[in-house]
Amino acid sequence: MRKLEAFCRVYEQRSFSKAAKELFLSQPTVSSHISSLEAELGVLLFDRLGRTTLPTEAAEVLYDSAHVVFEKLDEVKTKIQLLQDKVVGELHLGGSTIPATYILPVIMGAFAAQYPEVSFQIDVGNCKSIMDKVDSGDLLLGIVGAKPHAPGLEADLILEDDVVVVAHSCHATSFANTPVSIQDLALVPWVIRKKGSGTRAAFENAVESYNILSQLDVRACVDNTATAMECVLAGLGVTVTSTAVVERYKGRADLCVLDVPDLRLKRQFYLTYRTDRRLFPAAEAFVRFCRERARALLSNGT
Amino acid sequence: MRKLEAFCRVYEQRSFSKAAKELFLSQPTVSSHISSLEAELGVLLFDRLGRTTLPTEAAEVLYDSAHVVFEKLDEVKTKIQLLQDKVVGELHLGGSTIPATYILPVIMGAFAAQYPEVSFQIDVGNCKSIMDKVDSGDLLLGIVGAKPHAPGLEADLILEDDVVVVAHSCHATSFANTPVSIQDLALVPWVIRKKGSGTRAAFENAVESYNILSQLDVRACVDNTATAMECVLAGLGVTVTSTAVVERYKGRADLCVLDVPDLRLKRQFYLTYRTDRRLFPAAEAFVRFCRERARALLSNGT
DNA sequence: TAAAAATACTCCATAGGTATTTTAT
DNA sequence: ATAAAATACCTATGGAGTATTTTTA
Repeated sequence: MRKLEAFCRVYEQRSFSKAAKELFLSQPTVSSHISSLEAELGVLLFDRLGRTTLPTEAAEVLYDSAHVVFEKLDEVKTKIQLLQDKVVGELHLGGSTIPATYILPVIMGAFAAQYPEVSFQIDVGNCKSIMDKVDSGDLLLGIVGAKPHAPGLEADLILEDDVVVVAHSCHATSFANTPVSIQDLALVPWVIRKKGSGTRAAFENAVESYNILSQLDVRACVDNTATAMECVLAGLGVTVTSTAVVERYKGRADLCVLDVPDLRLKRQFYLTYRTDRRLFPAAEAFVRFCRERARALLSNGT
Repeated sequence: MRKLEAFCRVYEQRSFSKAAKELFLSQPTVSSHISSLEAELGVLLFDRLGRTTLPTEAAEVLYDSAHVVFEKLDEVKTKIQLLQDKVVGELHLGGSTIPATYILPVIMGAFAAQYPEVSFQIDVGNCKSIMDKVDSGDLLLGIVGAKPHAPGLEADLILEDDVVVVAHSCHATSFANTPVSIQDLALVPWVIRKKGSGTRAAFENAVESYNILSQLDVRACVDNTATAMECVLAGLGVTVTSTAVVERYKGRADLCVLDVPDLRLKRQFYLTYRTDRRLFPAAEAFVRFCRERARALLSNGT
């Protein structure tokens, strides 16, 4: 590295001794650096012509690259310095299906408006995979639809939402707009989420005592909320999901929410992170932002 | 540098000891490298959480740049190796006005067809400035219209050409297509090249004994051949130049070459370079190519 | 208790120096 | 005669090691 530095100075100065002066080194030291480089590359870098020193073509090529290397190197130093001092950098966030699709974008939009120098990278997965990634350290922050149980994971409640049963009009009519009992839910075909989904876990937990899970007529088992909703719209069956999601489909007359008085299911969304990891300013700011503003930002939907 | 290498391995392995194994170093050595880097950057690069090691955001940023640095570094090694072994790389050539405009392109075209991995960078200047740059080492190779006198400069004759007087028809008619004496040249207005031009030097040298230089009616003193020719076409005056140039204007009926029997001026073009500099394969090949093929490539014009 | 990193030390290779010689202007 | 680089040789910092302790899963 110091050798490369010396090389650059010799290239610019076309002189070993002038380069030495610039670097506050002795001429022999610079000489040895250059010959060491030449030995390593197996090529002459300078034509030593008596009093004049001229770079060879190999030196030309090396200088171009060395320049880029040094630029990169002090660019990264200032970048890292900035990262410590200001709310800048890239936030690598994980979101389970509903948060990533319907919650995170809203928060990110508002956050970006306040901190324009922060960029995002979002990982989407089911609830479990996101919590695992936060736990293993692949992700610094995650927003999930279930409370993480792993020790060492902080879980800030940032949002509450109702879970409701949504149906296409063709299925809703069988209940004629009257309240629906839990048992009646076995009368319609279902679209459910795959294992690992927080939504599914919440629903299964809520209806566990009614013992209807095994009786459900499951027509489709899908990977994410959007797919489930599209299946419902296509008349495949009914599903459960957060009202935050249903909000997005408000315009659709063929979609309706069933009134199931016994299913008073509130759903919690958590911001989660390892308590033992140091958060850099941007991550710190994002956590604070979520705690302070998420509820207000998303309140219209609940 | 070794520290950065160690950092990259720790980042990838998420473990100091695994990184140490990969690098055939001891774990304490890797530890000390990382802490040395952390001290230099003033930032924690890894969260040491008991048995698990996780990169901080600063590490993320550093890793991205380190990658680029290492890539550049071994890219340059292979590039330089190639430069020694094959006819590849960039040839930085200098050409005085006529060579750069009318000779070099032809040679470069034929050379590039044979050696497609060679690229060119061309410096244009007057004869003297190009010779100076070759002499000072700014340029490895130059093609000039006069024989360089500096000691240590090789000058390979690669082409000979006739220098002729070109005139617009309006000036030619005053001689009624008859042979023109040197003295008669003082009867028409002139466009001449600036000092430093090889063409100008050759002409001045040829007519020196006739003592007409001071009598010439100079209407314009221009920087390059193309400008001179356009001036002639515009009826500003006559000029002298190589037949290689006149060839390019063959289609113009309003342009003609005066028959000056006493001016039997041959012009030489030389490829010049310092004898004491090592030429890399591509430069070597170019020199050989010029010596062997330039005359044939450009013979149609003489 | 075992695995991982830190600490404490020892060692030597190499980046650095000075003095001098060689070379070409 | 002199300026520039090479050579010879010396020194000391820091990269590398081993042995051991600390920490936490």
